[in-house]
Parts: sequence; structure tokens; C-alpha cells
Amino acid sequence: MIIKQAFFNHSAIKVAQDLLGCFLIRKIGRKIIKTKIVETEAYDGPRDLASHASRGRTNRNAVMFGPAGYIYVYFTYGLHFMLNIVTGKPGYPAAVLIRAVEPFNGPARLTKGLAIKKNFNRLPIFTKKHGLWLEPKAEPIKPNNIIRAKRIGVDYAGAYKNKLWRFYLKDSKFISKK
DNA sequence: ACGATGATGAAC
DNA sequence: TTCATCATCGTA
Repeated sequence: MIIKQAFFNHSAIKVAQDLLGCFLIRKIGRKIIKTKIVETEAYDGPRDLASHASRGRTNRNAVMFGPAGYIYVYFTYGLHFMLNIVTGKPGYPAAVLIRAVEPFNGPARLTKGLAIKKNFNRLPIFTKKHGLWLEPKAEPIKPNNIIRAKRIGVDYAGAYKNKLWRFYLKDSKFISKK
């Protein structure tokens, strides 16, 4: 069972919540690493000042402007990779940042732990072909187990810094930041 | 061609 | 709070 492209064809805010509890699977050679998503953030639209897309389309962020279900990986702070999934309609830039999975807390640690580098940028997540895909959650998440909060590290984003577009599972021990 | 700047994490 | 450390982008 794999999560298909249509799953991502909604707003980033919805998809970010839908992804909580889903499984992120990485296959390297014969080895399979199965992780559970416990924390996400939504970056929604061209006006979201926290989003890379707010400064318009560039070569780096181009994948955010394309169809849903594709992977956006970028490099930051000179040493970290961040994993995002594009959502919504082509032409409308939006993505969900995977911030933490069990057993890796923090967006940089999960990419390191799963050996995700820039070579995944622009690849589809809705196929097993590239060794990285998603599987549905075992059971529905109760709404009161989802915490809504402000996004991390976006203090420069004006009115958008206060948007409650970060979501995490209340009972997880792998959240990147309280 | 150059300089500013991070969707971070770890150490101090 | 500082630092490690560099691709990307705006400006020129």
C-alpha cells in the first residue's frame, strides 16, 4: 500500500495534517527503514513570506510551482538538507516540510538518517522507484492528538510568522522543539 | 563577480 | 549564544 499522487492534491495546510502518523519508507539496497511522521509544517502560496516561493520562481524552488507529490530537497546553513513534498495545483507554490519522524527528531537529522540529499530533489514520492515513498497511517489520528503551533525559524516572515501552520502529534517524543 | 543570508543542530 | 559552512539569489 502506497500513498498516491492524489493525496497531495489539496492545500498544504490540509496535507500537513493528513501526513501525521503516515509512514515514510526508505529503501537502500536490500535494507528498508520505516519511519513514522510526527511533525510537519505547511508553506502555502506565493504570499507566505516564510516560503522560498515568496520571492518568486527561481531555479531552486521551481519544483514548488509544479504538480503535487514531488520532492523538494534544498540545502541550508551550509550543511543541512530539508525534505518537503509539493502540494496543490500546478502554478500555485506550496509544500509540506517533514520536520520529524520516529525515530529521528529534527528536519536535518531525518534527512541525514535516511540518506536523503539533493539527488531526491524533483523526484516523485508516489512511486517506490527511487527508494523513498509514503504509506498510509495504521489508524486515524484523533483530532485532539494533533497540536497546532507557530512554525520554527521564520521570525522574519512578518504577519506569516504567527500562522499556526506547524502540526505535531501530542504524544510523540521525537518533536524537534517544544 | 561579490556579499548577504538562512524552513538547523550541537556545543559551549 | 555562537559556530559550522555553502548554495542560492539579488545586485551590479
